[in-house]
Amino acid sequence: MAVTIKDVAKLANVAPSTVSRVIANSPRISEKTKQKVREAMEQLSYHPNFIARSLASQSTQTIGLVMPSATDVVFQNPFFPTVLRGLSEGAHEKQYGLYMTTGKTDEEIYDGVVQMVQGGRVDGVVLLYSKVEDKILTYLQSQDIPFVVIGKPFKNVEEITHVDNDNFRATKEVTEYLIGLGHDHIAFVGGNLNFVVTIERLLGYEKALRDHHIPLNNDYIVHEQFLKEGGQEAVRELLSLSTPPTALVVADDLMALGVLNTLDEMGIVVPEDISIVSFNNVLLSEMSRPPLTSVDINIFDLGYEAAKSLIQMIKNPKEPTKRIIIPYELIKRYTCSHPNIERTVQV
Amino acid sequence: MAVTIKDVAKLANVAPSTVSRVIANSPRISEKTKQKVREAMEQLSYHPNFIARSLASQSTQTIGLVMPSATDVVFQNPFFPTVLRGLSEGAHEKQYGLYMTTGKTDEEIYDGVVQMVQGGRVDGVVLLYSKVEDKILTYLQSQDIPFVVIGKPFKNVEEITHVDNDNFRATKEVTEYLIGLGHDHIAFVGGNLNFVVTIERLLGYEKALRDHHIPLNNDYIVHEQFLKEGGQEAVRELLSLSTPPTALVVADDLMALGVLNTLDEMGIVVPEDISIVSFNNVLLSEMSRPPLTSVDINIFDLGYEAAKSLIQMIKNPKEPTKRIIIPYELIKRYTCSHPNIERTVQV
DNA sequence: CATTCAAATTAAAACGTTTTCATTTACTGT
DNA sequence: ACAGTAAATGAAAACGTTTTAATTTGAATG
Repeated sequence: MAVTIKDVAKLANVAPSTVSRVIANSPRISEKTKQKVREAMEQLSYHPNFIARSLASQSTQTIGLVMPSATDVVFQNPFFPTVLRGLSEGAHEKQYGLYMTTGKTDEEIYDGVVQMVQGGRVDGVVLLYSKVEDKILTYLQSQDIPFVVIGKPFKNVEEITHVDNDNFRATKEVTEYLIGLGHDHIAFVGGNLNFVVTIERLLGYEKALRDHHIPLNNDYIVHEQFLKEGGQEAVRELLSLSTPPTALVVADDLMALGVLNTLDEMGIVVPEDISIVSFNNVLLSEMSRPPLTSVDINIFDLGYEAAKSLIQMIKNPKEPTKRIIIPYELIKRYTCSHPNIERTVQV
Repeated sequence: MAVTIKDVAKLANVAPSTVSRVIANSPRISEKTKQKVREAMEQLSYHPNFIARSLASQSTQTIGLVMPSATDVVFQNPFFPTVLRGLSEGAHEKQYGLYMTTGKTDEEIYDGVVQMVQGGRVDGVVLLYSKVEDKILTYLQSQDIPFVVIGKPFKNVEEITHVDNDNFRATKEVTEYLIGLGHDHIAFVGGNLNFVVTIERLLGYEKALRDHHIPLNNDYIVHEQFLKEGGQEAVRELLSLSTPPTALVVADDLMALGVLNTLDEMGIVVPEDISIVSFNNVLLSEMSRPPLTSVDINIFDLGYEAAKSLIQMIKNPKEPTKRIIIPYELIKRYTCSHPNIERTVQV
């Protein structure tokens, strides 16, 4: 087997406990022996066994990641690599590792979470999504393990540390932007209503309309999967209406792409015939034709802050519950203009 | 602390070792006691401590994942979520977990790998990329830990288990497809030459030209980052040539998207003026305008098979080195046509 | 009714650390 | 020179399992 702390101790002529303390750089060890021990470690190219260390210290320095179902279309969204990057960076800075679990069914995922939590594989958990009735969230609350959710919890918002954008306000503003351009036939194309983010965005949209005394129209609210095909479906429904909308608030860039394509196929030109705003500002939103006006929600930061605050909670169990709101920003590109005006460019 | 194996043992009136064997479902325990113990476990809602188990059995049931630098543009490629999904599924099926490491610099990543390997955090490693001179690969070979690389190793191909596409042949075929359409001014737009996949594809491209007695032209070979901006750069270079190419072999969909956009901006129409084939067939390749003709390399399977064969190696250290080739398929969409012909559609 | 042998169970060592508590060592001030 | 004390180190327990080796049980055999 590999070289252990005992080997180092023997070579350096000290007790294993001393070696352990040198590793931890305890002030209780003299500089002289520290030096001696470090040399021994070097010489044997010793690396502490993480598992043993975890067992003894009852902490794994590992964060558990809970993803949505791998088969779920959401998983395909470029959102994930980006949060992951943020999470990874936040964790790495504090020397934490990342342990992942996914599964095909919700049941599989649930079991995975239970295993990693009860099995003591992780010190804390971040939930990478927020759903309406989530068994996993309930479970996490019942255990006393630190966790944070990315997105707004559906219930008990005050009791759950989470990092989120103000999706309500963002959507309200974005809708008002459209209204400001002169639109009053604005439709909302949302994703799966099981995700809280969809609800928040819908609410923001509705609020904007109400504030500006524009009547809500149920035909103008469509929900599809967070994906390309979803976008296509939505367009067909919307455009077959007697008074089709002149502007669209789309809940996700990927869907917006689908919308854009379908529109193009139908010979409808954006933004002259229809304006579009969407969310996330993922890489390809600037690569679409025309480039998408989209709300940048700072996905990376969502992950980064989640990791950071989870680690705080792990280190200090008394840490109060927090609600971290990541700023957003409307990136104006070329999918919005005044309604019914030919050849108008971005305002 | 949580409930341990001893608590269960006590309640069931047996020794801890018996409980352990019940968990492992050892045939050496009578059905009667198994029943008794299982009831006790149920009653206490016992969950084995994974860390302790790992320490005792010297195996973690965990696979380490090594990603390219998080800051590297490659990371943004939709390739990753998809391999991840494959990996996850392959691992999950055999009850393995996934441990991730990334970092901003190569040094950081290297340290992460050393930690997880020497620290005994993982039973095996999969390298999610293949670079030309890779310190990490060298390290992995020096340790005797099972590992597999996704992609073709640059050196010692025979000694390293890897799963890959036949990128050489794929690119050759694709180039021949273009030649078959009548093109003889075909350019190659590759990514970072540090990635072996780029080299393989370049080689395949060159081979096709040679086989068909089309002279190689260095001006027709451009290398950029695997990304949108890369695509734009490439187009500018290529089109400023005295005899610009009539067809492009692009090494990645994302780059191809960039190419498509730039072309569109310049008023050059695809496929009438220029044909394009690219690789990976990621989600958005069918959402581009026009939809991309792209080689589907079965990214998911790449990950899935990597996980599967790594687990085999872990379970059986005598497992021979393998080379697993995942099939590819050219998905013909609307970016290829005969050269110099107006309004021709897909052939 | 011993005796043998297989089957079932248990006690204890092992895995490689950290940490508590005890001990040794080296000074300080009288 | 000597108690007293602070600093440095060490011995051993603890973390929660698995596994080896030993022990008990019980049935089958002569």
